[in-house]
Amino acid sequence: MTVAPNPELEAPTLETAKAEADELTTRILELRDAYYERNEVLVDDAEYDRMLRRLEELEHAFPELQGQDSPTQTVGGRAQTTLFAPVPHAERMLSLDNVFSVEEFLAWAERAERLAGRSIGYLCELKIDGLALSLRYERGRLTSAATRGDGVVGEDVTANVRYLTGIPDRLAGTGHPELVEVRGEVFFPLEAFRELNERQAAAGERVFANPRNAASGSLRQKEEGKTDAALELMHARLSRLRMLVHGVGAWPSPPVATQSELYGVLAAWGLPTSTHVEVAKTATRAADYITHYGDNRNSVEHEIDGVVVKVDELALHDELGATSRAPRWAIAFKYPPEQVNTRLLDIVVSVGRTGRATPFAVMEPVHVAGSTVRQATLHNQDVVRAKGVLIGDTVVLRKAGDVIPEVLGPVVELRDGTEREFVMPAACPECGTPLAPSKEGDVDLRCPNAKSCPAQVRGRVEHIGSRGALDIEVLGEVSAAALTQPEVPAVPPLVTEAGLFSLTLDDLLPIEVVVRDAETGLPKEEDDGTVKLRTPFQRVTQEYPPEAEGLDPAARRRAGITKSHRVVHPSAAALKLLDELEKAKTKPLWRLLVSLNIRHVGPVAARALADWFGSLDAIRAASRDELAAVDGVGGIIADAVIEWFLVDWHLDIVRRWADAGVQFATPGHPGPGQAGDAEGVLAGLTVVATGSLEGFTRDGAQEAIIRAGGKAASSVSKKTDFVAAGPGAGSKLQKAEELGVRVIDAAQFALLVTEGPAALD
DNA sequence: CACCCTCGAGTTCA
DNA sequence: CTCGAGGGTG
Repeated sequence: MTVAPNPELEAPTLETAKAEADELTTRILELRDAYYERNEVLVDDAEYDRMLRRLEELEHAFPELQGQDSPTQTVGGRAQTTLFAPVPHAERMLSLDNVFSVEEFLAWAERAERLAGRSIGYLCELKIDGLALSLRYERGRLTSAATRGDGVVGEDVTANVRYLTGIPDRLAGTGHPELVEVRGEVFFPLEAFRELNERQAAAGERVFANPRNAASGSLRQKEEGKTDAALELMHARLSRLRMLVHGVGAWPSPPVATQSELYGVLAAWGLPTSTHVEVAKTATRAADYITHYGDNRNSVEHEIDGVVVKVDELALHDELGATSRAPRWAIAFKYPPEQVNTRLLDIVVSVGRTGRATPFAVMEPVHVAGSTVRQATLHNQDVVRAKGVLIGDTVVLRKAGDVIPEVLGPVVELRDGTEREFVMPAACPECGTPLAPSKEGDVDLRCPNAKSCPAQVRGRVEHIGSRGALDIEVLGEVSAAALTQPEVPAVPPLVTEAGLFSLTLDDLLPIEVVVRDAETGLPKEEDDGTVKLRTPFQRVTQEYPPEAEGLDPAARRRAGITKSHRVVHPSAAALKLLDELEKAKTKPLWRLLVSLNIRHVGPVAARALADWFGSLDAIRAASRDELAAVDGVGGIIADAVIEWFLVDWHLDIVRRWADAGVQFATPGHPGPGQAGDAEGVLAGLTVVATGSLEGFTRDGAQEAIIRAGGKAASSVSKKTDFVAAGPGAGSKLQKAEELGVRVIDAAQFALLVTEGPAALD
């Protein structure tokens, strides 16, 4: 990665400024060319804007650098003349200046208010990540539709635009102007985009990197030379596109005083306007709008890359005027990009607790949507092939649902020939056992060495400690690794999970683990070149012998006690772990079942089995049919349970845990199938909890639902009776609103689980 | 047998 | 959170 010279530290001379400006100009024009001619995004928006701004800065400092054809003086790219006919816009389509922080936005507003000489009302709307389009209506009839092009001349896409849903051929109402250009944004709704890509992938066609590319690609399709079937497909695709309008051109004096009223006129004409538009009385309120949608970016049906804030009063638009490139009465606030480019350094294979070998991407650390990402899963070798990424590629990275990093694909243009293909290893990277599919024809490869593959043992031990299983504090990734793969002693305290509940302080104290660098994952070294080690379960202090207790330094010297000596104590973590293990021995049966790592048996299936049978012995004694008769358990899970009990070392786990005092039975359970049906205020009701509910932890909310006799589901469907949503609720809340499921807040939820649904009204 | 609803598994970072 | 796949229902 190259670091740009910091302008604050180094004042450029005319000469260095010219060199830098030339380089920036070349690069920006290249990028524009790629974007507008080939519909490709080589760098993310923020990077592009940074380059453009730096060029502006330089031109500001050295006006002599600013030529006629500087990218700062032109908008967008050249109109594409090869494919679509050029259409001149009656009024120029300007782009907007950008700000990247609330501070910058407020500074912009302050300047506008100073120029206006009074306070201003602002119209706030979402900046759709789509394609700018201008619709030309003459006496109410749609005569042409054009892309932005270079702002002066666009491309004629009228024929395609007629297939879009929601764009009237003839405006509603009367009294339309002789000529008006309606400006807006065309986009692929996220849902439709996902479906489109699924179909493209299924048909072996290339998938689109993002909805904007899909929108642009769809609008630029040509009818010529297509078969009837292909034509139908093209029209179907166009009909999935949507447009939202947000302005007019070539209409000198609209009969309204504000931008918001103008939107009312457009809506009355039957044009689609956004439902997310708000008028803010002050700049601070506008800033609230910006932060609100920054936190809820994915609550909208289309991708948004920011917010556009416009001065609401139209009279002020003329007063504030425009630069050659952008109006002064509007500003675009850009959110940090959700998609960035970074380098794919390597593809490494990890082995999980079930033995599945999963390739993941190791990348140059990069900031995306609020955090630094260096890894992302690639699922399996088919996915690696489907994405077409090579080691060494520059790849497009995004956060799916704003959380999970996902590699979208390579930037093929930036390859230099040194990239190499990923080859799935034939053997387990941790234990060397040859990998094989568990079933004939399975894509996933597994390490068959379940009993002693270090990765699998570590994974299983970690799983036992996880919240969905025995919920043992301290026993997480780090401790699990320390117990199963320490540097010292040579024979680890845990060879399998069978010994977990027989661990003693003497087992824990000697453990030494390798200290690894957080960034590289490589072992750290001491100054003398040896590997740096740490003792997680012991704490060493320097102490004087007991007889020196209470003596001051001079007295100690007189008594001849000069040296302190090392005393080894158990660390807090060691004591906590043993205490937690002790408590875990009597946790509910379903938690123990989950801890056994039986395939397909997670918290829900385990609860069903535990409630029905009441003890592990009863489950073990049950036949396949008896198991499958339990609600929520079918043939496959029944088989998995039966097969699990046929393996010697599995039985060894049960035996040794029981010997150590683990209770594999629900006290007072009357026997298989004898427990009565769940009763309680929520009997027969399904409730989903999402977001952070005040007064409940995530698991606590689930627990409360079950304790009240209700069903705690993990996703929202028609069968859901209530969705309890707190701050931070995402797609589930949206789904609930779509399906018309009743949504309640934390306070109502607390009432619901104690008093029942009747208490809500 | 074809759906829809769920669950389980893998996964990232502060 | 998303994916694939099991379970159950019409």
